[in-house]
Amino acid sequence: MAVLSKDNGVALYAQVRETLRNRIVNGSYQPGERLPAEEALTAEFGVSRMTVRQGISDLLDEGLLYRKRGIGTFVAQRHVHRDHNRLTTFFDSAESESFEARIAVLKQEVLLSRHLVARSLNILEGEPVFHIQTLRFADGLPITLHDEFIPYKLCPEMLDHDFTQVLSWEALERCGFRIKQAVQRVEAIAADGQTAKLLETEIGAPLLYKERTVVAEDGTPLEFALCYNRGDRYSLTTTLTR
Amino acid sequence: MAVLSKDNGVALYAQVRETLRNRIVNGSYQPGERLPAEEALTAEFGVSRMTVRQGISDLLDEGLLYRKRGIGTFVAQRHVHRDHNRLTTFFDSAESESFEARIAVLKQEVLLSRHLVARSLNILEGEPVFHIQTLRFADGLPITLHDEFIPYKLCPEMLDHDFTQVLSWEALERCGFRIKQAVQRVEAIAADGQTAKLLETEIGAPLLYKERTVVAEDGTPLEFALCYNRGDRYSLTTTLTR
DNA sequence: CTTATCCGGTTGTCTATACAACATAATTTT
DNA sequence: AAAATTATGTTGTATAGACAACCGGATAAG
Repeated sequence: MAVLSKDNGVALYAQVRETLRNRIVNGSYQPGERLPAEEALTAEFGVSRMTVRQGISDLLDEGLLYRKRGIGTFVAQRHVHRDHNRLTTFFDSAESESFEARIAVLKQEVLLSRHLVARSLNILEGEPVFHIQTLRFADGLPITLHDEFIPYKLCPEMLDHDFTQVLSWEALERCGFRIKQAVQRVEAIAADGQTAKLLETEIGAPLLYKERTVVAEDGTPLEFALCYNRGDRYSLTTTLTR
Repeated sequence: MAVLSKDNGVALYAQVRETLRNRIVNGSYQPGERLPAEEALTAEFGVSRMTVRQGISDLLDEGLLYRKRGIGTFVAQRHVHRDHNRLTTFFDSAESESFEARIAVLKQEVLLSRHLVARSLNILEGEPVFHIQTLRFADGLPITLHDEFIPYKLCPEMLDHDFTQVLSWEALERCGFRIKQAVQRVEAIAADGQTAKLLETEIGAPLLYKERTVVAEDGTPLEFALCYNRGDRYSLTTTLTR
């Protein structure tokens, strides 16, 4: 029997969601098993059916549950249900994949945008942008050369930041922007001389090249980045849905 | 003034959603503009507030709209709002990116699974699997070498398929499986002799290597695939969310 | 003038209820 | 025995209303 707290500031549907999530991850509800019907959950939690549905809805999106109309709600098999399409920082991944992260700042400057950068940031050619070039190390080995562009007008105080510790995103959030999503395109390219040297690899070595545009809640482009990742040390996982 | 049809089989909230979507794409609602409040939409469409909310909710997920509590619902800037995390077939992408698609079947056999394949499909080592190896051409040029593995027991009638025309997914759906999502991991590797020859490129050329596991609604792995994509002719776009 | 309070508008959460659509199993009819 | 019908349980859609939380601006108090 579950007890929900009425006044701890957490919405009831969120409490329902987390209670169900716990039961799934700790095995009270086994993969493939049918959950109690909405009516039963309604009775158990002492909330209305719509509230139960709202809680379940989130778990459906996560792929932890699936439903069959007229049949029931079921726990999905363990195999996948991970959402790999979350926007994370280099330090975040370092923590979840447990490697030691270090960032070296190679360049930190203001320059005038052109072609690709201007177009991606949806600004006029010639508008000033920050350019931050960093080299990123995992467990002491270089894995990514990172070129990042941010419109100057968005966040002028960006200049006095130590980008070895504070990421540009935090700076952007301090300027009042809420980062919402990013679109990135990856392809495989061969390392040129300059890049190979920085990444301590051979000319022609395969690199995972990534272009990423980060946008705010309202769709304004906040950042455009080019990443050259060492192919032998970097992989990218995504989840696709039908 | 919008008129919703009560009995055309389309849910009211879906009609609300599509009506709003149209107004956004055709510019009746401009980027950045505030939508009429839920109350107003309720009145206009002649449906209840929860129905309006359900319709809006989908557009929020798509990033077409965003909300600020206490303020309103707004149209996002045009820039991004495309969901690139949809599971599509080779022929689907051919249509949307308008290139001519052709598939050559190199191998079509049943073999015994081991290591990576067995683990990815969540079956025992030694269980039989279909192996379908294809070479895929865009506008006549080879771009992808595709190795695909499907547990034999899922769909024995898979043997008599012409995989130049019918994709394995259609076969799986005919066997009653509903493909739900896929997890894929990409990295950049160098082409070996065999692969280089098939893809008509040089040994050592950068390839975008992709491992993909496709799972059904209930989380059962249906297919595991290895794709070797020519780096200079293939790129992959994904959308990440905070 | 500045600060504090109030007010109206908006989205967020929640309730209680009703009927539709669908799937399975049991029952009845043929 | 087979087919059609009915019954029952489940999720899907929709309603009408209520109050909470939040924001911004207007108003009042200092």
